[in-house]
Amino acid sequence: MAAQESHEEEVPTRERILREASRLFSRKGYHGTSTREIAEAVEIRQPSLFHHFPSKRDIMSELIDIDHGESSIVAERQAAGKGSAALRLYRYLVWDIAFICRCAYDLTSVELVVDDPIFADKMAKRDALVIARRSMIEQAIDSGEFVSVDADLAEKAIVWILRGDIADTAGQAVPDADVVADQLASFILRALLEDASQLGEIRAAGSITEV
Amino acid sequence: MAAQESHEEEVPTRERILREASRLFSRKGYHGTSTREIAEAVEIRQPSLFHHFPSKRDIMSELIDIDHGESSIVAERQAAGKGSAALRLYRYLVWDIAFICRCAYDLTSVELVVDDPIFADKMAKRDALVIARRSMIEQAIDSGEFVSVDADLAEKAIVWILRGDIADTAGQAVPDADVVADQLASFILRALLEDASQLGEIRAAGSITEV
DNA sequence: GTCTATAATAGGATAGAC
DNA sequence: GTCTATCCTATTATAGAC
Repeated sequence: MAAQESHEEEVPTRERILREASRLFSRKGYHGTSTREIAEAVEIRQPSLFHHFPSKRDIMSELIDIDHGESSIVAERQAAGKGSAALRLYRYLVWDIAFICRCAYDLTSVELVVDDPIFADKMAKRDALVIARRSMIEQAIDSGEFVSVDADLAEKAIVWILRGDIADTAGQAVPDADVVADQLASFILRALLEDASQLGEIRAAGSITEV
Repeated sequence: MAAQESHEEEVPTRERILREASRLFSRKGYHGTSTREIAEAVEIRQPSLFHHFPSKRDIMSELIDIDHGESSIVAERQAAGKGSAALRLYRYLVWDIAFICRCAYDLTSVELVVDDPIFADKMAKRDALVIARRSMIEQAIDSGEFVSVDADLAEKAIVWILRGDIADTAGQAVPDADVVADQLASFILRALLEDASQLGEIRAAGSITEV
């Protein structure tokens, strides 16, 4: 399909820093990872990092932006759409889970710092995502597609599943991203649908527009 | 030495350290929290901490033990039981979620360090929990109570929901712990049951406080 | 763009008075 | 059990050569 990188492909240093930093941040936390460890993983010396990023914080900051960027756009577009809210939620979920699975960075790291005050400036975009997801759930409850659960609690359960999926698969270039995305999205929909037999229809309709 | 605080219950310093440390570790991470910050929250000086705990690591270590202790016992007992596996899974879930909600400490902190190599010695008990949960799911799939999902993926989704619930409610002494426990356990069961109409029976048989 | 050398500071932990 | 004073190491970041 896509043109393969040559066998002696050179990943730019800046890119390698993001990859290795995301991996280390995920295991040991942002504060638990030193710039020396990142540099060692990238196979450069510690001060060389600062040629590519002005500070350690800016490395994490870029990873947060990558995580929040497209997800909130997709969620807001689906939340504002017409027709079955259950289908729109499914479409958003499949897109987001596949994105997480395919990402070259381990975005667990982002989830571990969401409450850290030093990244408080990044919370606005996250709030937008929460609102869009809850809106879709509320629409589906109002239309009778979903059982009348607590919309807040359901939204939280979804976030937690997405977050867990991030922790588990991100940065690994999962080969069957679409299969995992469908399985998890189906798990969530089955928990919410008033009539579980509608899941087949939704899955069929959701994959039609798939990339 | 110090004047007694009227009729208010006096919380021992050691206990206050665990509470404040768990709260700070959850927001800022284990490495992101300094012993000076913990001491400030407890309203003592930094070196006084070391009269109660030999090291900062030992504070976190105790929180991990509190989190893992009873959960694994309950899960293993239910996994080894007889009768409906769906009911046993529900009972374990309700117990664990209510425990998380009622705990005086913010056990999110524990979840944030599970992959940190410096707490690698704490992973054995965690593995026991994973095995017990997956066993219950497999039993329920084999008996036809659950749809034939990927048992690994389902176990992970459950962990993620529990973990999220920890992040969201722990350390807050949630008043309606049993209600939250039933709602979340029901969400999980509905996602897994072959026949969703069986949920009512399971809740009646397994829940302590009906909703 | 990467290196060596180093500045500047924050952090965990100890000693010993009271 | 808590305090003050302090040690020592690890850490982020800068300066300047090549």
